[in-house]
Amino acid sequence: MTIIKRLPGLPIERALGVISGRWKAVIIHVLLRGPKRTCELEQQIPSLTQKVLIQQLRALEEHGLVYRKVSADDTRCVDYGLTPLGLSLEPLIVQLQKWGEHHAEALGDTERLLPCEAVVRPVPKTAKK
Amino acid sequence: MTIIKRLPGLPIERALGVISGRWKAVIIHVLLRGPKRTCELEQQIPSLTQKVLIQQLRALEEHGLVYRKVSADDTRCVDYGLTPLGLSLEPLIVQLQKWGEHHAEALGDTERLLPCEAVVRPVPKTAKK
DNA sequence: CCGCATCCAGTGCGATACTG
DNA sequence: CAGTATCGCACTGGATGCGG
Repeated sequence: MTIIKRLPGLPIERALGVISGRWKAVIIHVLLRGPKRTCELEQQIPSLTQKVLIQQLRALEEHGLVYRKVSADDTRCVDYGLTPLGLSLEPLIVQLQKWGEHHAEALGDTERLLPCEAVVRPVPKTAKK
Repeated sequence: MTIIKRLPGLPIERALGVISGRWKAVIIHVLLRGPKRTCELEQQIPSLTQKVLIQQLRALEEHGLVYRKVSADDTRCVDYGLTPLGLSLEPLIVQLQKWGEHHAEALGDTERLLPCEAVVRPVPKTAKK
């Protein structure tokens, strides 16, 4: 495993490398609203396995966007939140979102657009062609 | 094949889906400096196979970011360029780049940073751990 | 509740060779 | 020059089950 961070030298690719991953953007988006504990994240993004969630969080952590903190009182609880570096992503996230909408409009593909709050994704899964 | 564009409903993911791909960002970055023909692209991004190049271009075309035009005089030449939609990506690209640099600095990882003109990538390949 | 270990399918992309 | 066809590998991420 160990999502080693051999990030590309080109800044653009580096940035993309950090935030691309099936769920990273979504997770960041959720965390922008404040720290969450694992189970909360799981609930807010139903169609996401625990394993993958942790996996993505680890990657984000490794890249310095997310911190992980074990709850002081209950050792079994863990909080995840954005580091300053993670927070600095906000404008980018916003712009990505805007452009995504723009793109959908330009292609007359707006019906499929989901409100960005609808983190709930009904599992597209084997939805191809 | 046929890179069907089952793009996600969430705008952020949609945007990411469109520009993520091993070489897409780089290609767009190059095309921002004006239309190019296939062989030019090949030269400017040495560590990129022709097959993959075409592949990525097709995807971009399918998503409306790139147009493809057969040269009027010489049928064997083809031009690729950004559509208005593709051009509308510029600010995003710029911001991605900036953030990438910011990220590298924050992690004290600047030595590996390449100038964004250095589209030439010496093939990191199996460069892990 | 949190996280890890396995297993496994899909696929992105690189190498190479061939066609018009 | 532009594009296609094949093959192969490595990686991502989904399902499931175990352990602290």
